[in-house]
Amino acid sequence: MKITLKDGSVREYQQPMAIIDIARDLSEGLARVACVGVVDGETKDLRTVLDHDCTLNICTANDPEGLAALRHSASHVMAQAIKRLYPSTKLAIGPSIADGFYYDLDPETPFTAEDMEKVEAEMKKIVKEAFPIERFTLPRQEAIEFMKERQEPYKVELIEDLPEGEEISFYRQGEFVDLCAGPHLMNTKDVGKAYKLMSLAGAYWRGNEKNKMLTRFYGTAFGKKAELDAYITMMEEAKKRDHRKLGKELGLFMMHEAGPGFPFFLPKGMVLKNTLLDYWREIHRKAGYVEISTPIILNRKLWETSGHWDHYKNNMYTTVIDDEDYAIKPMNCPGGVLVYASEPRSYRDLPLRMGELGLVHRHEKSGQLHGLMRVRCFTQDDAHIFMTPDQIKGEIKNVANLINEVYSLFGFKYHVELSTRPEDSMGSDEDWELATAGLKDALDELGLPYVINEGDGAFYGPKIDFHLEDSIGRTWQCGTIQLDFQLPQRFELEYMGADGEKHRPIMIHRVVFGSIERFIGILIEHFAGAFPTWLAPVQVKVLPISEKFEEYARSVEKTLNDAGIRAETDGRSEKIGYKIRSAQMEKIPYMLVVGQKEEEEGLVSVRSRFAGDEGQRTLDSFIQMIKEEIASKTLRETVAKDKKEDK
RNA sequence: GCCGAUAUGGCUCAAUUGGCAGAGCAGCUGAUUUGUAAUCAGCAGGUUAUCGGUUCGAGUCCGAUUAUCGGCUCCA
Repeated sequence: MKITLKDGSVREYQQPMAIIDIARDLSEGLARVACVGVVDGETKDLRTVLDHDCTLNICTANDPEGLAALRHSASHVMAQAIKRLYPSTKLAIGPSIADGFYYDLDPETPFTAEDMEKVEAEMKKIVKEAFPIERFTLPRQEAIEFMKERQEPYKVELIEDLPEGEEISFYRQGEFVDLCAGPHLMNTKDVGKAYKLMSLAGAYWRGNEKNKMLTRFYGTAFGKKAELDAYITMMEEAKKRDHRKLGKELGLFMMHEAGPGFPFFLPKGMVLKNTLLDYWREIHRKAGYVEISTPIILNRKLWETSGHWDHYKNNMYTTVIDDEDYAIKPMNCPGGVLVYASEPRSYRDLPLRMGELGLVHRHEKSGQLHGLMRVRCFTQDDAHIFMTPDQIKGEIKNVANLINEVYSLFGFKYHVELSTRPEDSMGSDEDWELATAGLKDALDELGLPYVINEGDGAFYGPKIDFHLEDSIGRTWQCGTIQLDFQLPQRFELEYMGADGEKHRPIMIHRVVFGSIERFIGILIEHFAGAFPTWLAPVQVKVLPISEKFEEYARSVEKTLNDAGIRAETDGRSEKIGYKIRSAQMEKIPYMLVVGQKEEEEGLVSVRSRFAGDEGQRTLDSFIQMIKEEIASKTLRETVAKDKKEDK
């Protein structure tokens, strides 16, 4: 048997020869995860390819494929440990994931946190026992019987759903056997020591909330102990930038039991929010949008016309006014549509871009609230664009460019998803094809890479979603562009065409920030609370050396505020070091130290969060400098590290 | 909503087996008048989330409720 490696070298092996030995040889002794390879772009278990000639790229724990196999095997070792400790536990599924692995289990009695330690200890034994991990296959019916004998109902269900006629593969390590497609390591000892159980959680069988809730053990594993330690340290560091923690520390927003999911914005958070909204209005004005505002509460009839009363009622707050049903708006679109319909429209008015910073309320289930990221009332930076069919592509490109411009300004990386027609949808096939093609074409022409989410669109049209990451790598949908043929029909919208006939406009729903609240949450984590100067709630802190210079400090503060710069004075009877530390902890961009020298010569000593001491300047030249920085919305890199932040 | 966990001054956390609720920071007062990441002293701050139970006695044990945290599901 000949094996061609990626570098072109060819190895020849005499059969029969142990796969482990071949793997070891191929990888120069690194057999730990070398039993996984990429064959023709597909990750394969060497057990399945080492019986014929092939071209192979050997993977180690440094490769994503190898690491995935390591984690997958770790999940099997974990399941084996749990079966030893609690033999009646039923196995569901246990894959590797981005950060590690999990296994879903159905225990006879619920697991507790203490079980994690026991399981980890048992895993250690299994690794030490060094079981060879063997692959074997069975015909479908035998596989079902086999799992029935072992009393694994979930596995039986999984096999029954696999396509007919294929051999079902299993992996065995010692007394433990699992239905599994692989690939896996060659031996349980290769799992090594760099693994850790992270948490215990509930998860529905097959991800469906109508099914039974299983128990999910999360864990992670790496090739080296140092990598595991680095990962744990990284997660701890990331938690320090959690927007809920920083929001409290920096006095940006708060939550209260009086209104779960309804955020309160504090003075500093309000400055941040308003600054963002000012920026939003400026770019939308330039992009040809007009702004409207529509009521928070509208009557039932409107929501019936829009379809929300039928399709969205579970998430809507309703009320009764003068014996009539009303609902608090969960979306802004019906209001926007009423504005469109309020006067006759001509093709000359189109595209009509109507923006609305609309406060919407949605009843989200209690368990899914999450700081500012997932709330029950939020401001959408909404806009509805009414247009003719031939304007679709151009408008989508405009919006995508606008979103890119905004995200780039903050230095965000994002990914794009295109969601297509869901099963229960409205409208004709042609409409859907036209709309989906329009979105695709626009993305292709822009050269934006995207993944397709089959069947994940809104019931009225396909959509493009823009996703941003939080500090621990969870992604949140922010921007979205949705095409809608439905609302214009339901509200019988029209415009007078050049041909003198009435036509139906097409509508785009779009948001750039998504929700201001969520976007602020992402911003807090992205900047770890150290906002660029243009966004910082307090841009300058004036620090008098002693109380003798407080008067001068106050005059500096007033000059700054008169110049439109957000400044405060720290007049406490403390040493300068204390005031600097305090301003630094508040992550204020600039500190102006003023004492005798400065007062006599009319100067300020500039110290920045970014670079420490920046020397003396006249107040005028400082104002000019900071104003330029604010106007250009510069992202100044922090040079000096805040080493002493923790103590 | 579901599974699991958590809840002690404004914040971060202590409080042996059930036995007098404590510290640091922040705040206030006084002293100090300070030159680039924490000056010293004093004072005040609590129905231990809420409601109920067990007990001579509950922050601690039990039950319910609420909120929060980690997930699942859902979503901006």
